[in-house]
Amino acid sequence: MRNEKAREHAKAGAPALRRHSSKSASSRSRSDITRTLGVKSDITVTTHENVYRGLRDRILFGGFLPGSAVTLRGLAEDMGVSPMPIREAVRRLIAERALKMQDNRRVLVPPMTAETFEQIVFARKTLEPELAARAMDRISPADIRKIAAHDKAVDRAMAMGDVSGYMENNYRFHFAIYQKAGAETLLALVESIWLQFGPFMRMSYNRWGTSDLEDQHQAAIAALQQKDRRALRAAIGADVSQGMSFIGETVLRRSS
Amino acid sequence: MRNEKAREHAKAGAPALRRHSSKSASSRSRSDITRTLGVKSDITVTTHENVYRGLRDRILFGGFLPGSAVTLRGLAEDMGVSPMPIREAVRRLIAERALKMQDNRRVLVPPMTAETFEQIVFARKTLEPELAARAMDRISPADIRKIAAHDKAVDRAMAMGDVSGYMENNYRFHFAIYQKAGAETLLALVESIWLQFGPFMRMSYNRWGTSDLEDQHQAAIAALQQKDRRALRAAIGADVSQGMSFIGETVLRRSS
DNA sequence: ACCTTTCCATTGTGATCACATTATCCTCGC
DNA sequence: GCGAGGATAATGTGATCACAATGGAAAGGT
Repeated sequence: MRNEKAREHAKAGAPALRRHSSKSASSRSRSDITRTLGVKSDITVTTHENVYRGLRDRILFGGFLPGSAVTLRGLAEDMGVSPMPIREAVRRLIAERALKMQDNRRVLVPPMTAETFEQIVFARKTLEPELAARAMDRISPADIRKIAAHDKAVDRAMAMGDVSGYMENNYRFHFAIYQKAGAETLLALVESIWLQFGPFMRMSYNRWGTSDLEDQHQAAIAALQQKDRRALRAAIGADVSQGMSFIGETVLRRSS
Repeated sequence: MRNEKAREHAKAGAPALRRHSSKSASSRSRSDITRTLGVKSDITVTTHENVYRGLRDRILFGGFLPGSAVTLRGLAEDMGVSPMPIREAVRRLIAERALKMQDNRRVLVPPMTAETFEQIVFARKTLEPELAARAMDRISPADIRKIAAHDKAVDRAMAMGDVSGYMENNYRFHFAIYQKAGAETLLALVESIWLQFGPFMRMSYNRWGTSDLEDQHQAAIAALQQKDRRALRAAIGADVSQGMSFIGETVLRRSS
């Protein structure tokens, strides 16, 4: 099968050439990444790619708060690389609307507005049930077990009040399903959407906690087992609604 | 009003510093661009931005054919700038899925597959009628006149067999409507989608001509005038269906 | 005290160089 | 002739430097 990208490529940074910051480089471990598609991940790819994934995970799993500034040299220092791969990764994330460059040319994690929020909800409710429905026939029992495992991890994290863990596993739960649809084009739209509400999700959970969270994951898993497409659509739709209304509480109070 | 980005900034290229290719620089005139949002456009922005717009227009209006290779240094030579702003523009377009980097690290205009095509149709039929519906209440009689003018230009181009002119004005017709929705987040999704089928559209028209094209623009304009939201949704949906089924003819024959 | 002005640190941008990898073409052996 | 192998050109990537614009702080004047 092998959907795409199974590159080898050694490269990655010409260690003898680095004469700038030192800083011991790799604080970013590049395990636990996995990426959107189920690629097994073997050898290092480009520095830019690693930087991109690192930033992406931070945004998606709560490493950044909305409104926080992002500087090229700052990130370069943090990650122990030259500003160049940072520039490309940031440019990419700006294109995906995960970051925003304001007129000042300052880059920041975009704040949320009620209008943007409403559009995100619409897009999610439109696209995610569709992706799930398309995925259903391609999901094997083994896949369902993996999906259920993600859900378990979500519950664990929720019980422990581990916000990042919750966000990460919730993401994995959803995308383990969607990814199976084999619909890269639609998947890319949804990924962009998630990148846009990620930081805000964290903010919301910071304020309200994860304890009184409900989700429809169990209903979705049941629907997958019974191959009930209508029920699956409904479960995903309801899950999106619940999750977003929870987050929406925060949006509607203050507009940053 | 001023939706966003009304930068001034002089800059743009430090003319005394250029000691590489000469080539007399600006073959790209940067009039006739207008950009997505209705910004009036006054002063020069960054070189990267100009390069981006240039490439974007080429993709959207038929300047590239699917599968054609794109090299950084090649484009830099063409546009008379250093490879640097090209890199950023290309990276951005890759993120928007307008270009694709294959495992070779070669950049090309992505080929179309039947699967991708189907997803594009779904996304368009889902999002574009919604955008039009949201825009309706914000569209003034003056706006309708402008929209109708774009439609006229479409007809003219069609009659003359001017494929690029057709594509450009068709784009303007649609986005003049959508842009009025004030839904940037959804608009960005649709823009990304258009970038993905642009090159293929050109290919299709090259093969079949523009003469036997029908559209639902008149129906959409009528619906706007009567403020009939249901009819507007239907007209946009039908227009998408017609246009895409025409393009689909080409997709289904050969898979490149 | 408060507002203005000047100065300096910081930021993103563009250019250029060095390098590893990949593609392309040419040549040589059979 | 024709295919394998090696030299050569071309490509994306990362690093580094120079520069203009911006932001913020310190100093000055009223």
